[in-house]
Order: sequence, then C-alpha cells, then structure tokens
Amino acid sequence: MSERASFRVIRDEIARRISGRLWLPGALIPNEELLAREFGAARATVNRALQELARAGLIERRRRAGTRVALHPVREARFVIPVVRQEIEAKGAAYQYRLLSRIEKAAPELVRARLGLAEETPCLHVRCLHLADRTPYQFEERWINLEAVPKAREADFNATSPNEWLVENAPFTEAEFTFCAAAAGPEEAALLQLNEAAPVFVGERITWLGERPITLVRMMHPPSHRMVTRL
Amino acid sequence: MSERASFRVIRDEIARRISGRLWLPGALIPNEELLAREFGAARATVNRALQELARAGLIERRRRAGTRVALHPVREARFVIPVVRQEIEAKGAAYQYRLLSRIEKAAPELVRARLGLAEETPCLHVRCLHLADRTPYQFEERWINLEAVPKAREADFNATSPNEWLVENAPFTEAEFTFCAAAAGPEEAALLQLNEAAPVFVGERITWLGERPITLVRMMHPPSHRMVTRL
DNA sequence: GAGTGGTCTAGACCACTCA
DNA sequence: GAGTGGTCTAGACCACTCC
Repeated sequence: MSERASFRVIRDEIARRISGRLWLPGALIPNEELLAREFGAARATVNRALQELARAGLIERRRRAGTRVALHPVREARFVIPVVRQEIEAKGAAYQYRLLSRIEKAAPELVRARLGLAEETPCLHVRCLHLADRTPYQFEERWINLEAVPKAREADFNATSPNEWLVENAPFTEAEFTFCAAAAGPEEAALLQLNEAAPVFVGERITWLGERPITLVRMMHPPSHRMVTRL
Repeated sequence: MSERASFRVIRDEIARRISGRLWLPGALIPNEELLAREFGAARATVNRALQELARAGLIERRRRAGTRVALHPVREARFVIPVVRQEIEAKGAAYQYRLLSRIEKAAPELVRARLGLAEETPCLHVRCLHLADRTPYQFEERWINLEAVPKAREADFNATSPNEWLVENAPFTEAEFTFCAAAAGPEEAALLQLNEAAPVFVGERITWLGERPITLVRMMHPPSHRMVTRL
C-alpha cells in the first residue's frame, strides 16, 4: 500500500511546493488540520512532516501565528566526524599509520589553558602520521589528559592510532572543532612532503566527558585536502 | 505538571545512563515497551526519545535486533551558515563592504562543470571584499546563474552584498560546502593585505534550488581566521 | 478568548530480521 | 514464526501568542 499517506510523502510534497515557489518565502501555509484533511492523514502525521521541515530550516513555526515559509532557509549544515582510517579507506586508498613519538610530560601553558588543566596534570603527548596510498594524509599531534584517561598509559599506539584507541576507550559528550589555514613549519613540511611555509589545512578538536577535558588534537593536512559536506 | 513524562525527560535520562557508563557501549538497552512501562509513558513517547538519540548517534537501532549503545558515539557536528555581515557584527566589529567588480559573462569551463551549466548560459561574475573594523575579513568571488536568478541583473550590489541579496531573493534547497587551505595569489594577497603565497582559508559553496544551480561562491579568509563549532 | 502548534495516549498494523 | 522498531490514527489536553 503506497497509498497510505506517509510523513515522508507529505514532507516531500510540501518541500516541492516551497522549492517550486508555489508557496513563497514569508507566506503562511495551511495549518496542520487543513493539511491533514488534504493528504487524508492524521494531524500527528502532518505534524511530524512539518517538524522535519522546520528542523531543516525550510519553514518557521509559531503557535497561534502558524507556519511560514522561511525567509532565510537552511541556516546550518552538518559534517561528519570521521575516524581517519575510515576516511581514507572510504576513498578507496590503502591506509597506513606511523607513530612518531609518545612522551609523558606536562603540557605547555598554551595547551593547558585550552583544556583548563592545572600545571602538574600528567599528560601524554603523541605525534603520528596517517598515510593514504603511501602519501602523507594527516599529521596528528595530540595531548591526552592522563588524569581523565589513565588507561592511555598502557595503550599500544604502535598497533592502534590514538584516534581509534580513544574512540573505543574514552567516550566524550562535548566537543569543540576549529578549522583554519596555516603555514607548515619545517618539521611539518618534511613529514607531509611539502615545501616549508606551504599552506596546510588544520583541524583542531577538543573533547570533554561532562566537565572533564579528555584530549586536544591538532590534525594537519596538505593543501590538496578538501573537507566537503552537503546540505 | 512536570510529572507528566515528556519525551525530553526520557531522552535526557537515557543519555545520562549512557554517558554515566550505566549502559556500556555495545550493550543492548531495554526495548520500547519496557521503557514505556518504566517511565509510565506511551510507547510512542519513548520511541520519539529514542529516535532523537539515534539521530544524535548515541544509540543504534535495528528492528528485531533491538537498540544498542553506539560504539562510536557522536558522528557528526553542525556548523552555522552565517551571513558575513552578521558573522562580523557578532564579533562586535564594524562591518564594511566594497564591491570590486561586477560583469555579465560566460563562466569559465571549470565553473560551468561544477555547476553543471551549458556553455552559453549567462552568468554574473561578482567580486567583493568584506571588512571587519577596516581590516580585510573575506574576499568573495561569485558566479550567479542568471538563467535561474534573472532578477540579479537589476540588483544593486553596491548597496547590498550579493551574499545578503541572494539570501533574500534566491532560496535554495541543496548546498555543498568545501573547505580547504590554499596559497594566496598576487591579487588576493593584495586585497587581504597578506604576503604573496600566504596561506588562506577557503570556503566554497554551491547552492541549488531543486535541480537548478543558483550560485557558486569562493570565500577567502586570511590565516588569522578560525571556523569554530561545538558539539 | 480563540486559534495554532506541541505533545501525549492507546491501540493498531506493518516491515524487517533473526532464529 | 516471533520479536523489535517504524509508523499511523483518533482523540485529547496543553502552551503559547495574538487580538
């Protein structure tokens, strides 16, 4: 029975009317009860369709005032937080990984400030390189708060990259992402096989479990890197 | 009546149990009927709570197999699509805008390919600069498909930036975003007051209304720029 | 006060998938 | 075949907001 009105059918039909300019930006659209009658569905079904459209930013809803076609549609987009290995393998390339260094020491002032750590907090500093088809793909530099993740001391980062190990062993509830462009320093340039001062794409991520800072990671990509997202 | 079980209460309580490691990653959680009984709510209410958690990536659900705590929680983050002026004013800086050029001509092959346009399609090429407190903030280079947005011919881009004009006058339903790092060319460096070949942060956005390409824009920022997002 | 969306309930049937 | 989530219905009450 494809005749049964589904919230998807209703949602898509309404989206069609909006993108087809049948209902213009700012215009009031029929209320839930009318739409329910038109589509031969229950009001709850129409409600679900409209809520999805509102979440996507296509319409704006207010009690009593009704539902309007949004004047500024689509205000936000999503991007996936990939595990590097999966990101590389999804491109059909062979993944390789090299641990460069792993040292337990106090984090520098700048890192402590970003993570909100006390001076004496023990940290693990890990540097590694991810390659796609033998070409440097990402240089990763990471600080792990050992007070929050003491088990990291025993982790074998030669076998598993800190990225994957943390995904399995250190859940987080909050995260902050920063993206920017920078010039490669001499060491970074060598590792990524670039000229010194070549532009690099830098992603930075800080994660927390509740209030507790877990890790700060800086991920550096050669300029050929593209971060793409849709919608 | 805060006693009435709301889907929010149920959702948050379940999230609490997961982040508090009461329910471990990979573990099966009670089915909808049991949870409904526990919370004294209808199954539909529990369903809504669980669907939101699944959308957020905290749990994974499969018919017959039940609902499990996700092994790789939080798979995606959101970022806002700002209007440049609002982005600058939100920082407390004074916004200024300069139109650099505006020419109607055919788009180059590369641009046509990305937009899926025929060779003869009329386009509007617009270049402009956005400043924050008199400092160059973003260099914008844009192609507008005049077949889709003929009204753009009459738009006064000296008064309103194409960014804002399009937001008001050309709704879109699909968008693709690309971010990368690049080296500034001579003209770009001059406009952004950088040395030549300085790293720049580049955002690119293509929008469609249904199947129809609307515009392609390349937004270039000096390396001091940070794109930040949370969650 | 009245109209609109927000949410909940109780029950039902369906779709998928595992055993 | 049976258990689980996915969805729909019909009805209800509430919350917000405009008049």
